[in-house]
Amino acid sequence: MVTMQRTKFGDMACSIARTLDVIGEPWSPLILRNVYVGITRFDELRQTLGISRKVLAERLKWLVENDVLVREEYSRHPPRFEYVLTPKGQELCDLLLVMVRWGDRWLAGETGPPVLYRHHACGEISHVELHCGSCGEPMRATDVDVIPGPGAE
Amino acid sequence: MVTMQRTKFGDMACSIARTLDVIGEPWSPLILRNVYVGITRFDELRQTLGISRKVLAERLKWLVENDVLVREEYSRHPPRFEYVLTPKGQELCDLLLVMVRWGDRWLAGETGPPVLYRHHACGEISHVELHCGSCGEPMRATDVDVIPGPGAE
DNA sequence: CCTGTGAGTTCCGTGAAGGAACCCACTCTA
DNA sequence: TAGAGTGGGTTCCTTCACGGAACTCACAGG
Repeated sequence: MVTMQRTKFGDMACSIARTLDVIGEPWSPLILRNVYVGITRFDELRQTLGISRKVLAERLKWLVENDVLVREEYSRHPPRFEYVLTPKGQELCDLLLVMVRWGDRWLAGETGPPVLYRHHACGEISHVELHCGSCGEPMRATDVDVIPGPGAE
Repeated sequence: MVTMQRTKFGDMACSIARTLDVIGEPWSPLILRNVYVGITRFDELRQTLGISRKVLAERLKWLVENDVLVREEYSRHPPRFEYVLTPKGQELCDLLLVMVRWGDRWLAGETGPPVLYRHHACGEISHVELHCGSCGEPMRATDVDVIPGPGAE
């Protein structure tokens, strides 16, 4: 078992806290981002991120334990490995798109966004918006009421 | 000025890294969540989160410096303060909804989600889905091509 | 045989997290 | 008017995780 941050959030009755328990430490989303764009090997990750070997090894082990990544051998003789997104990890990348959107809007400055995203369906350079899974209309944080669910404490 | 984690991400040409520079440390999203649901005072935050006064004070100062929260005096004599979301902070709460969605799907277990969200527009208990800002169709991490933008290094 | 490379592990010093104690302005109650 | 209580912090201290450098190991190529 790997330990992460000081205070463990996994036991809180809160999906945000539980999500943070998996990727709430600042390197993990960047690791995920790089794996998502095809940077999947240990040394590639280390060089592109500027992370220390030690911390990278810890994070990768944690993400594998939590079923976000899988470690796959792509060459025996010599033994070489890469890290691949699981379905659970793929869906986490959606979170990255929302982080990108916020960062582009509020932190990009005059030079504009460093990376653009072209939507396969329409071919346009675009960004994500949040819609309701039920009615399809826009659904922002200001558009909802928060009520206790079955897993409340 | 408050300093945050060891490695600063703000200078990277990456909107994810820049966003993480603001809220990439694990307590910040939980603080934001609580302010979002109306827990806005220092001691309320401290008690509900179980965070130390020291770290809470640091995080709040950081979030205020980064224009995510504002510190407002709601009573002079005695002097009392609350923390309120800015527009920039409101939009960050959208990120929380996406974290909730992922946590509900992958980490909630048999008891089900601890919190439910009712969409004002349709009145249904629902969740967010990501759609394209251009064509309105679903837009997931697997539905886009990543290409360099004007702010690339 | 020597060098190089991918993929880590080990060791060590510093700084942030977490906790406890302390502080200050102010109010309430006896 | 003395004493207790409360909100909103600050200071101090310990411990643990981060970041960096050095080391390891399996293998390949020249």
